[in-house]
Amino acid sequence: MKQLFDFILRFGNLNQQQIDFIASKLLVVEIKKDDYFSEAGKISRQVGFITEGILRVCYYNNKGEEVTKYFIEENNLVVDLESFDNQICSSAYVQAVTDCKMMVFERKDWLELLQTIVGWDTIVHKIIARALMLKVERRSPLVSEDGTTRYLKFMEIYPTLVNRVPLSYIASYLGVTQSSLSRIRKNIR
Amino acid sequence: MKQLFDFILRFGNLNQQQIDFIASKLLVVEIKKDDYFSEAGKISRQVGFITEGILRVCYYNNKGEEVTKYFIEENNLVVDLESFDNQICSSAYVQAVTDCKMMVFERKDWLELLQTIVGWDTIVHKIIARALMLKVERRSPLVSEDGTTRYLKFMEIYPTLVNRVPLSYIASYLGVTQSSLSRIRKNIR
DNA sequence: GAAATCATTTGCCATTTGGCAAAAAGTAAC
DNA sequence: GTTACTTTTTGCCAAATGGCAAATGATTTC
Repeated sequence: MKQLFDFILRFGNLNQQQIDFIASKLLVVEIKKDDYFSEAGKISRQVGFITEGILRVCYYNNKGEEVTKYFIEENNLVVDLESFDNQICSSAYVQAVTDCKMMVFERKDWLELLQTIVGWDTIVHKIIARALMLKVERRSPLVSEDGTTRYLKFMEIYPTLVNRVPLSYIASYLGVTQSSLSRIRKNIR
Repeated sequence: MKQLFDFILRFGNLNQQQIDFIASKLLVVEIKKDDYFSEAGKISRQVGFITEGILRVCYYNNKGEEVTKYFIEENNLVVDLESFDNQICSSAYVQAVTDCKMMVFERKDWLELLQTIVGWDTIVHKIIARALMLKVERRSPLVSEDGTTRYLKFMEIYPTLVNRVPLSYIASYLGVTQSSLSRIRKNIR
């Protein structure tokens, strides 16, 4: 709980009453490794916050290959924005890479918070804008680099993930084959 | 002018008085091909809207190569968010790929609008969130594709750009060399 | 702890892409 | 129209990556 509010309060201020009200809407959820937080083809109805564990967002490209779009670490919000905001089917899976502990808002509670708490929308917008910018900043440079450089950058960005995420997920995030990544790792050591 | 408000009003409603007030802050600016709208190392102080022409955002990677991060077309907002919001030096250049006509808000006017017009911040947040999501959606899939597929996707996303943007910019956007892109084009014809 | 299952590494070779330099095509300036 | 300059194409070869399958290593299950 503290983790979540430490996170939120970095983006704006709330008084104790507001914090309590937000807290009253929170659900504690555990997700087992490989289970889904949300799925392609379904409509997203929750906003989550990871207190422990790693999630990833992935989809299947037109060759049927699984592509990992990005990883989400502890102390970050998780929401399939496009689907949640517009109540349309999602095109991506959000999957637990490790066992996860999360705090979750149901959509109706989330909307109530937005209408009730003055300034909540501003905080949320800041959080979301920052998350989206980070995504762009992280993924974009990969395009212009070779496999080895991509992997080195991956380790800079996600230093705590390397040993907790299967090689296959990292490979699909970096856009190289599993065997290439395995060779890249060998060369680096 | 109409173009701009058509764009804005797709994200929320404004009354005539509000529209007039916004309009009163607008400056018309022309930028010549190859000139910069904003530059790395400087602090961004403007929000722009392209009524005619194409811009691109680019930077120099650690090998000194110029990388095009993305293109911005007519009828889109242009702002170096990180720099504009936090008044820190930018790390990217925003450059005119063709001669451009733009409408521009100075930072102080922009902030005044945010404080004065009820609901303006919500509209702005929606515009920005959408633009950021589009960036992620467009750039992210490139990572997992080969050069030819990247180019085909580029043409889908930016059908009107192919003939207005030099090969070298497209190549650096796609993360392939100029000669590779030239060969890719040959193979496709 | 043996068998089954899953993840990673490796070998072999084909394909793609890069690096470099020269040629060709296209543009602009006089 | 000739010259100078820029952009794009091409050839040649080297390096990086992919595809496939087998081998090895790690983990789980009974």
